[in-house]
Amino acid sequence: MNNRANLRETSAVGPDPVAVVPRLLGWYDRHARVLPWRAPPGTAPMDPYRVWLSEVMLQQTTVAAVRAYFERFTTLWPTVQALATAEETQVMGEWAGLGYYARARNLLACARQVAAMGGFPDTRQALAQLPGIGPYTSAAIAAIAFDRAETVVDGNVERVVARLFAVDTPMPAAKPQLVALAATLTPDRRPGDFAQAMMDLGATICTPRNPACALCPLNDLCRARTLGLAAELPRKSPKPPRPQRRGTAWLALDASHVLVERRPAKGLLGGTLAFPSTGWDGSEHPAPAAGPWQELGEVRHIFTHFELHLTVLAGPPQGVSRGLLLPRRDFDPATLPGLMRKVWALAP
DNA sequence: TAGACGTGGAC
DNA sequence: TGTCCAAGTCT
Repeated sequence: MNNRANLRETSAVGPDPVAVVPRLLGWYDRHARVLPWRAPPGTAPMDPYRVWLSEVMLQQTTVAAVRAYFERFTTLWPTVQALATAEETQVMGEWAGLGYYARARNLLACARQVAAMGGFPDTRQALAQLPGIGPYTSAAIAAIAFDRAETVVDGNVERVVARLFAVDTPMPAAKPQLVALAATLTPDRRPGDFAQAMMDLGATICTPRNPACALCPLNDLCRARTLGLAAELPRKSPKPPRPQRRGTAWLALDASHVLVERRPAKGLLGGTLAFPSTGWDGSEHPAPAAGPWQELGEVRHIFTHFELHLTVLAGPPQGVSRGLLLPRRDFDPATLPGLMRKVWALAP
């Protein structure tokens, strides 16, 4: 990745960082959203554990969805040392419903490494070696928790920069160019606040649809706005259609027990608790119990890359050939991923 | 490297 | 209902 070359590629004339940085920080001082994992603007950073935990939870996930999970995790495990001692099944259960479950397994693996190291490393490069921490999260933790002048680029920053510099290249091809342009803005002072200000601006003002340019502190510096292109950028290539898949799930239960299983650690819903089912790609699995089975209905669930229709069958938990027969008082549907909660909702 | 990987809210 | 998309990472 040659930032200089990427800079040369853009024909856009960008705004002067000398103008952008104080304007954006001034706006952030007045309008920063209050969040449980955020230190107020201009104050000492939040502890690295909370910064890390929130950044992992926020990967491809909305602030609204994360709040309750963040409160629950920090109550159960106030420090990275405490989290490091947790059981994986408990962490998976507490993560249930948040999605992208590889994050939960990486979270625990990362906590254990960090605890063994005696604490979080304080550079982007060292942070990026840890499980579940990639280019975005390593830069975010380094900037926000350790006051390092790293360039933090998430989807918000990509959008803000694409508009500020009127980058016309479609995503995702424009990414290297946007990173290089973002780097021209990163300040040496208050880099953490600057990163959060860019993201807040993207989340609240410079939104994907109907950007509120009239309220934007950078509106007179924004090349896309000058060109009347703000809402058009960044350009995106069209997405392929979502295929349909189907399968069957079995709800084997009576008044006292329910049959569940732990899904394989890797792959879709990896490591989560589930009801036994067929594969969802056409592969057949035998019923997990003797039956007889009665059809309860169908569950429809949209994943990122396919749409699933699951036929749900109910029957007695007798002649069980696979899974784990759980006493109903030990079964908490809140520890199920979203799809399986829908299946459970059909239970008699 | 492009595809796999969840979920729920907004429009 | 359909489509987009939200503080990405891993392989």
